[in-house]
Amino acid sequence: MAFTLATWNINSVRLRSPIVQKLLQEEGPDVLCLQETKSPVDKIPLEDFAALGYGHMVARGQKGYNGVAILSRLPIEEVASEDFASLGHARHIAGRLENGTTVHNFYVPAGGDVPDREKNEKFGQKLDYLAEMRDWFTQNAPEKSILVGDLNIAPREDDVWDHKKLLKVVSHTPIEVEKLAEVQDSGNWVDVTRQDIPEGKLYSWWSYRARDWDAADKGRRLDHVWASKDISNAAHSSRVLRDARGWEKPSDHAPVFATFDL
DNA sequence: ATGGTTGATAGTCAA
Repeated sequence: MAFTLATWNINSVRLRSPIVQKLLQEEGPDVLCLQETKSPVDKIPLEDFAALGYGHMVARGQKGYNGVAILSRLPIEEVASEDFASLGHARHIAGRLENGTTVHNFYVPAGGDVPDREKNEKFGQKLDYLAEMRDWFTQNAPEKSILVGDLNIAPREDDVWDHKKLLKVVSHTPIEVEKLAEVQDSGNWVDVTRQDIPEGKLYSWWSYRARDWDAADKGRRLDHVWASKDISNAAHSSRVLRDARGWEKPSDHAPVFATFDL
């Protein structure tokens, strides 16, 4: 069975239900992982999505902030939901498809503005969150698993518009890149997006604050698709749907896709 | 060095 998966930080699933529907109709991923739904689970407009064939969902939510959901046209069963760093935030959910594939959907803390845990509690929480992800995947070695989400870190030089200018900017600091690498190593995860697109600048997020996001193109690759080693050779056709950043009332993130022959 | 925009929600906080 081949299935296509997409991950998208939607920045309010209720406000942006119209463009979620547009994505489902035009691109037809089998599984869509959303982050920053900013909604209690019972207020996610699932009926809008069910009408398009996406009647299955596992989700965690809270009022106003955070929130993760996996929409699927295939049956999916919840298998985990961890509160890493004990923040009391809805930032992780994992589901399993009937073919045995596990999908982890993460919204890693953004970390605030100052990359120093002494001066900025949020930065420390981000590093702690990553350390607990690492420890969890050390204890729970992933098999036949996919990890996606807004990891809020752009690890490579060509994942940002200017490596040198961003070295002290939260999302691209060396300590964050190191912590993310530890998570990746702990689960033997393969970066599927960069397996498929090994060369060149690649972004999934552009700030709302730019006058012209497209022309300035000051992007970062914050959204990721990883696969456990045992299924990494089944992955292909990765892409970022940059067009979606220019849709009506857009999210500041674009969806990232991958297809798996499993 | 600073401000730029957006969303949830009702004065700010978070991104």
